[in-house]
Amino acid sequence: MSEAPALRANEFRDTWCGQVLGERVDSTARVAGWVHRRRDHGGLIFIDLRDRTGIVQLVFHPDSSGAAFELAHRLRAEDVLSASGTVVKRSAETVNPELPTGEFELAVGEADLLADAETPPFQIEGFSGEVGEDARLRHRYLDLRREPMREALVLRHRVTAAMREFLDREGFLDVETPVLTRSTPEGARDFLVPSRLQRGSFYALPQSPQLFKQLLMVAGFERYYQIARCFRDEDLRADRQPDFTQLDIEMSFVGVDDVIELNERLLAHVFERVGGPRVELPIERLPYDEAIDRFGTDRPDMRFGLELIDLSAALAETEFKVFRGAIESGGAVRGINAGARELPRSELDGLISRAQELGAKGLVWAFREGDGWRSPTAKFLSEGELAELNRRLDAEPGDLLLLVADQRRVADAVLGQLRVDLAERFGLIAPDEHRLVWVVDWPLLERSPGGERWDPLHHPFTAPAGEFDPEDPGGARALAYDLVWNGQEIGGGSIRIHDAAVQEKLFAALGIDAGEAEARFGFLLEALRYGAPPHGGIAYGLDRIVQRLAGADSIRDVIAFPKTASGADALTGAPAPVGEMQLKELGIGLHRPGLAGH
RNA sequence: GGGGGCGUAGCUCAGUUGGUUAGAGCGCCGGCCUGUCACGCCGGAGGUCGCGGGUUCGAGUCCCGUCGCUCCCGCCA
Repeated sequence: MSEAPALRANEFRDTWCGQVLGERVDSTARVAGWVHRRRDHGGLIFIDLRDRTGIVQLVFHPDSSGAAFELAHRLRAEDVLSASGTVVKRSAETVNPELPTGEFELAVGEADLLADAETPPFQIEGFSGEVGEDARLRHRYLDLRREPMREALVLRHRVTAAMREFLDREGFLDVETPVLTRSTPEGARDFLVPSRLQRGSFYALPQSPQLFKQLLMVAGFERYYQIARCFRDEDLRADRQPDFTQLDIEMSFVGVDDVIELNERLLAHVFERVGGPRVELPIERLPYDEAIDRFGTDRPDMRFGLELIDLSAALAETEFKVFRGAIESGGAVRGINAGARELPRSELDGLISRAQELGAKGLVWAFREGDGWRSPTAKFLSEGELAELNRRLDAEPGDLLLLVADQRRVADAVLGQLRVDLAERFGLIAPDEHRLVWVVDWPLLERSPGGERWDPLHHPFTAPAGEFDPEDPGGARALAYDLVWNGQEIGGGSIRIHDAAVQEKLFAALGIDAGEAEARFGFLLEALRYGAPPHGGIAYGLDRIVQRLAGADSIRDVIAFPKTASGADALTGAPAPVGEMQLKELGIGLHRPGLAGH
């Protein structure tokens, strides 16, 4: 918890509940807070009073507390109380070692009820079970009183405070960028805001401050950061919210190594400040191609093995149609050795379903037995092939082997995810182990899902490594880097294009013609012509970082007022219909099911 | 857009093969209690089994639909 400064005394209190400690013994103190718990013994009443800093025990005696004793009898959970009295050191038998203030208590002489509380819909404390998230979100202000949420938000504050502290020291300026901005429909769907002054036109909420921070570099600010709210109108996940927070950083006159070096020190500083995992510097760098080859994904979890092995070469002559078909159509057979595991048939079937859910046509499972396999697939493979597969997979007798035959992209994605599932299933991940890795040397472009055009892997402002050759867009590498923490992407960035001509070439390669580029990104291209310094930066998912540091299952647990999985705010009811007048002012008509015909 | 899970008291949950009056813990209300700290003891209230329809002599339980929450796939430059 962040240290609470000494309070300036007023009519409500002169100290925090958590600071009723030794130096105050025998002197008077006044505290204010919420009734955490009441223990009414008839002739003696204990009240645990809680504020943000902790809990202190109040004692009410019938003879010394006067009117306050009667009040204490009527107090209920979550009533708001101000109480004054003498700080007393407890006798040895009555010390509560569970409480930081447990050696002391406040013998109350006088107390004021500042507000009474209805019975909360769920217990704030003293209940060992988990409260359902639905109830927590509907009464978030009560959920935030509970210790896990209080600690999560304090941690979040400490993380951002440490970030600001470091960046300020390194000469970064915190500059705000607009929330009402222009839609540039690539990537995620935009949230749109209708303009009243210009009917029929819309603002978009920013998916990131990307273009503005580049303009700030052109403007000569050189080092910028912002803890920026970003918006993406896509479906939610445990680690995705429609509005979320980035730590956004941009620097001028830098290359990849400069950005990475600064960010490694930033992370080490933040983690050190908040008691996060120790960061060994420098953080390992893994080329993109190697990440895909070994882990099947561009965000590898490096805390365990189970690496992917390419088996295509061992099956060049195979008669087995599934494998042969995949290889002949340009795909591959890839496999994982999951080690000596015994799994019931039902779980093996579950793995097959999971593989299919992930896009594979099927999954071959096998246990090495003797020189061959115990597997439904064994009969389709020759002895020589089985022996060679065992050799390449480094399989010992009893090892569970999982193979996928498909296009590389599919086989990698499926096995890359199964690898993570298996590590969890088999408990291969130590609870306190953490692995950070930079994924570097990204391809600049990739084929779009339909294959008809080129899409940026990162974004269209990412600088190519070396000269960009429009004849070979697929061969270009990007000066881009992603930071991956235990298999989750927590940040990504790049060196940007600072030359308008190069940027135009890239737009062309992406199928954006000159007219369209001018219409949508003319302001950027123009800015780049006025003397843009080489620059680059990074953006972190702040919610994800805090989630990991807090050990939370969902980013909702580190956001004060998050949305539910359907994008709703359970507390306020947003999104909600608006009145006819509001719509009319905006020039918006609605298609209403039931009103509109058919 | 697709798939899985869940929905029973204020909260967390149990509820057998479809069968009498739907239970527990916590919380809540009343009473007793001067050293408790998840105080204790005694008593009590509290239910549209998410909603709608169907099957059945009979539905919390089975079927269909729908709503909400949640996880995953797609999507997230």
